[in-house]
Amino acid sequence: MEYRSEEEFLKSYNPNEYDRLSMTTDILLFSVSDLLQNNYRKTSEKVMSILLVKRETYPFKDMWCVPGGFLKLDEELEECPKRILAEETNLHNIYMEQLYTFGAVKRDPRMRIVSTAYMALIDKNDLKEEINSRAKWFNIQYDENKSGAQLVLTSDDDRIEVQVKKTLVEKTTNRYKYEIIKNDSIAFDHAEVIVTGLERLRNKIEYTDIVFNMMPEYFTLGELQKVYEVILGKELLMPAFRRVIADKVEKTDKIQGGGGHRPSVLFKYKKK
Amino acid sequence: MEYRSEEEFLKSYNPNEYDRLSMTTDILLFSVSDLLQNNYRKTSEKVMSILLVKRETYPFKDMWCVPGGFLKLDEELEECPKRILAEETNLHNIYMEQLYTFGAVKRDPRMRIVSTAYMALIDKNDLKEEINSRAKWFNIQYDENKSGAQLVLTSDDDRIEVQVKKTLVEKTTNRYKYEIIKNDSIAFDHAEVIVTGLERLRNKIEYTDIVFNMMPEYFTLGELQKVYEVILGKELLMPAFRRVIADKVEKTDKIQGGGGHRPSVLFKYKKK
DNA sequence: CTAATAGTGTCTATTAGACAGTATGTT
DNA sequence: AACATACTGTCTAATAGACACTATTAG
Repeated sequence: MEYRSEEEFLKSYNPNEYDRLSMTTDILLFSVSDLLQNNYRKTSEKVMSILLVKRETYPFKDMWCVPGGFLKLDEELEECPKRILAEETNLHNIYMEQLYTFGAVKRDPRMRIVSTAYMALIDKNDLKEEINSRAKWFNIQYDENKSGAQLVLTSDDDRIEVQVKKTLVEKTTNRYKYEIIKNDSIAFDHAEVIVTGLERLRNKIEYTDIVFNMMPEYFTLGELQKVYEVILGKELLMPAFRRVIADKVEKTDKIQGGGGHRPSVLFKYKKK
Repeated sequence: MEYRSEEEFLKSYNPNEYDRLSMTTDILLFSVSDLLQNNYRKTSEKVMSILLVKRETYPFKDMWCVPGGFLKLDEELEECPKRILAEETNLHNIYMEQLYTFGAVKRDPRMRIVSTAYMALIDKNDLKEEINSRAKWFNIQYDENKSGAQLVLTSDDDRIEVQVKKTLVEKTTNRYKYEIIKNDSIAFDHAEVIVTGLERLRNKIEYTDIVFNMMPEYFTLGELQKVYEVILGKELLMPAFRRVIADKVEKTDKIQGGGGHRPSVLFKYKKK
């Protein structure tokens, strides 16, 4: 059939001409929180944490997953994760970036659903926002080993353990395939999504200022270093660390005392 | 309604419960090709090039776009760009990575279509593969300036010029919004997709070995440097360049002569 | 010989790693 | 006083930038 103009074509267009499917967006909400400490003098250790939601309905009933939901036809793609996160946590205007689009045919047992995952970051003050009763914060422990990695998520009374096998699939850019070889409690492909997010964050902290989205307005350099360390999974040397971040932060006239030791100057993120 | 098991739930599941839309994948196929030179002694200059396809039907009839097509319900997401590229170019087993998912509500005038863009790279030998008659290689000239960037795509008898306004939308990770302020010949949001791909490639060449996907098996270090230069849009110093790539390449016993000057040793990519 | 690129040597400047040393709060 | 962290100084090692120099071919 021939059309004389785009308008004419669009008027007679049949939207069922091509396969149709549903899309969702899933949100990895990461933060770094303080572990309780028994020694009043020691500064509290830090852990990464992630918000998970317990599924109330099939499929994967009673398992844990990352917050997510269906994209509406009249909703901009990036608005979808924002809306869902606001529904679950009451958080607005927080850092968010598109992570990856997962589209395996069998990733959802109901039907074909492609999902675009987003990564969101908040600082530990935002952590106190009221969250949906089905949602819970889990501490993350992510250790890489020779054959893959182990992901352990813990909450007060829940412990989720996932074994991941990493296979190098592309040598020039070091791209890995993650196969989940043990997982009883995480729904869909969300274990893979979480691992993808953790690795992205670990990479990006090295060459961007992304970490400041996980920091409160005022922070000490000691805290900042601890956040780097917990995300990178390794310890850093203080003088080298301070040299590198020196031009990203700005000294303030505020001071944080109270620990049984020399008080620390509070810094701010410098936007230059 | 209550279900006793996941099977029972799935049996009565109605796939129309949520909004349904179509998905496409678009492929940025980049390469670096030689410009013709009149001086027999000078080595040929290089340019980046991209494969575009002329649209034969509405919408955007007669405009140029990146190769793409609809995702089938039973097709893995990454298989879709591979299939489409094979249809258009007869290329198989080439480097491809997921770039970004574009999902603006109005990006396609027909209906809601979300598209996942992939970036593919080939070396200049693959460039000679037979391509679909609607497809054509365009040379890329991409210059950034204070307020944005200019993208000029040229082929034998076609010249496409796009003005892009870049606005910093996120300071910690230097994320920009690209607004196309002048474009008469590129369909859909593909100008934005191309710019996103160019910037991704420019970033990734710095911290990965991605460039070797654009090189033939044997190459001289001079050629390799020229490819870096054309992608980065700046000149590099030879000794520094050679130091940096020294442990990524492997000397062979082959030699390339024929230019009116000292012949050059051919190298291979070293996978370590 | 000449134009043009190939390839090396080296000096300097900058950045990163390591560790020692000093400073100062709370209990 | 002592613990624990805050913060600085400095020596060394590694990496990056700049430029000068030598080598080698086709015509």
